[in-house]
Amino acid sequence: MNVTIDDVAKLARVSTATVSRTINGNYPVHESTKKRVLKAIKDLDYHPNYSAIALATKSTKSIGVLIPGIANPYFLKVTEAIENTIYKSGYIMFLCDTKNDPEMERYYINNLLSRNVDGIIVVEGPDENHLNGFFNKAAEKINVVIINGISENLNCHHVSCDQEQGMRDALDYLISIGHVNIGLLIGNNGHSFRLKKQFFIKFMKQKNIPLNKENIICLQNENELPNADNLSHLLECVLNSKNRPTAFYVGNDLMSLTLLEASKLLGLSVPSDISIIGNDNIAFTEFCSPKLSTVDYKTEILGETSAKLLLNVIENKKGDDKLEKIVIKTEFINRESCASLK
Amino acid sequence: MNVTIDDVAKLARVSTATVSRTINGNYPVHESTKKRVLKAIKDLDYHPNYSAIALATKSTKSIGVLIPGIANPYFLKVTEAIENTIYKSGYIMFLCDTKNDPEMERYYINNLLSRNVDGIIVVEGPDENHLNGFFNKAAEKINVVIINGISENLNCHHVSCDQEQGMRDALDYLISIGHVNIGLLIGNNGHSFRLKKQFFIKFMKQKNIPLNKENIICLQNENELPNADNLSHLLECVLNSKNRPTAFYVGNDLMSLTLLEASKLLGLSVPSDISIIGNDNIAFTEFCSPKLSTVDYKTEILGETSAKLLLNVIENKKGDDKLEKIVIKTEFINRESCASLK
DNA sequence: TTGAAAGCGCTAACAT
DNA sequence: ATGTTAGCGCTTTCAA
Repeated sequence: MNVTIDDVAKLARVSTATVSRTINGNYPVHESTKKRVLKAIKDLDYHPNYSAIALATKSTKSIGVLIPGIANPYFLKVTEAIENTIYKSGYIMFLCDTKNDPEMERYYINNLLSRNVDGIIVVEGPDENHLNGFFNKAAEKINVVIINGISENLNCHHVSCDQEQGMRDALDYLISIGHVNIGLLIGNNGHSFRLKKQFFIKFMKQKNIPLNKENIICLQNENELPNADNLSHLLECVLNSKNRPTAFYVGNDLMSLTLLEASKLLGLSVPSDISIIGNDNIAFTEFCSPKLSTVDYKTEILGETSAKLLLNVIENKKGDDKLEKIVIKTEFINRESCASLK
Repeated sequence: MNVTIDDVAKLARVSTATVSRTINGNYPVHESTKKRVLKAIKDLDYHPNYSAIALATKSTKSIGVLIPGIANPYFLKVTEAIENTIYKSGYIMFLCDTKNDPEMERYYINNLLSRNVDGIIVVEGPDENHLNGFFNKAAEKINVVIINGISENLNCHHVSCDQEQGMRDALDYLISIGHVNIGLLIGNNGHSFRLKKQFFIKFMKQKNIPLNKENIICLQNENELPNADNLSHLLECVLNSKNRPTAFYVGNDLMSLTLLEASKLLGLSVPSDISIIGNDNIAFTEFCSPKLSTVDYKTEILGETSAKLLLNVIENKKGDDKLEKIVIKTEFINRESCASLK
């Protein structure tokens, strides 16, 4: 069997309580006995059993992170930032891939609840569990931080990117270099895309540019690399059309990449035939050709902020129940995928 | 407080044992009482406490996955495949980023041990803990599967790619199209790179090609995207040299990318000035320009095989202690980054 | 400053 | 088929 706190206590000739106290440093222990205990711990190579601690204290020093897909580098940059900040505090992370499926999301949250994680971070994801109150119910039992989800009527802490700001800069830029016939390419799932669509419509109205509904296209699987389905969908419903947009704003960089590939397939050149501005600033955008202009979502700050917020909430749950809503600035990064029409 | 098995038992007018039995289905329970229990569970929205189960059974339905860096898509493709296979069996995964640091590796393994995970998968990583016996010691306490690590004197289960095969095909191809002055670009950490170096030397000897030691270059941070440090190191020690190789075999695709960028910086064109064959077949290689030739490491099969192996071992630990060593085939994929010298 | 002991929520051996 | 109960390994209150 494994070595337990009893073994340590026996070897050090103290009670288990004293061992616990010297480990946790939460009650006074005499220097000399502390030394004996520490030596026993070392001699026996004792490692405390987290399951027992969890049972006794309700704390597991672990959190759950839900992402819609491992294939999208954007989610993983956020995850990386989260990992980098929590491990310093001794926390460890369950990574859960929900595949953008609301039911999987519920499954994992219930699972994590059963596992007594100290908190949960939900990175984007589908709307359903926002709207049906599931997240709010979960938040009654556990600390949850939502990244870029619906924040209205939400009882969870919330960190989001300023979606309008970067997008406005990007669209302003497109217009400033002469584009009028602008398309919007978004995904089917999630709050972010809905926000972008709303803003796009609002923006075009503000600029008095008549909106061509056909210029707004939805891809089914927004978190996938370019593939036959997405490409053919794009080819059919947009790039072949007579009134093809001269520029596209694209809701995430994986889809920018798909659009880039689709253009190549059609023999269209980016940016001279078609300009592209993406979203997220995943690493790839800097190394493809042309380098993609994009809106940087500050993934590192996003992940770090969320993790710090969660840790704060966990360690200070003295019943001060104020909800945090943090907004991160975004930044339009202009690289090589936009050409002037003038 | 949370609802416990006692609450369920009380409501269903049975003992906790009966509740436990109907949940786990490991002992007979009468249909009618089973129904009562199930109803009580539903009515109370009862979720069993994993910490308590873990304490009582030593099983947590969780595994730990160690990777050297979240930034390398190759590791995440493996991770994704692992997740996809374990979640179907009700398992969940701690993701641990060791940053290629042996001490972090030990920290996480000890941590996971304390948490009573049912098994651990180590994806690549540094050599130190192979050589100093740390992994072997860990394997006495828990099931561990190593991916692409040192397999000599190893008491852990082991899944690896056939490193020589794909590389031989690649090098054969380079020679077949006229290259003789071939360089090798590898990373500093890990068994895979050492294997590649050994094989490279052996191969050149077989082909009677004199080996220029300067053609073997090591990058410090092999799991990073192209950055100033790596680029300048490359520029200095290779591409500027008079006797610059006409082709490179590169130990991973992140470094292929770095090499590609470095070439661009020097105004060299790939493949006409310099041919590149990478390793791993990360998604990027298919969408950059030129599309990179590479050796496919079958990440999906690799991850899935490892996960299935681990689950098997976990669920059948009837003391049959035979160590599994599985080798996965690799495949040279020729795309656009090699040019003939003839 | 230290020890004794109850309790965290579950499982499984034993008894019926 | 079901109930009783002794743990699993730790924390923490109460007493000393």
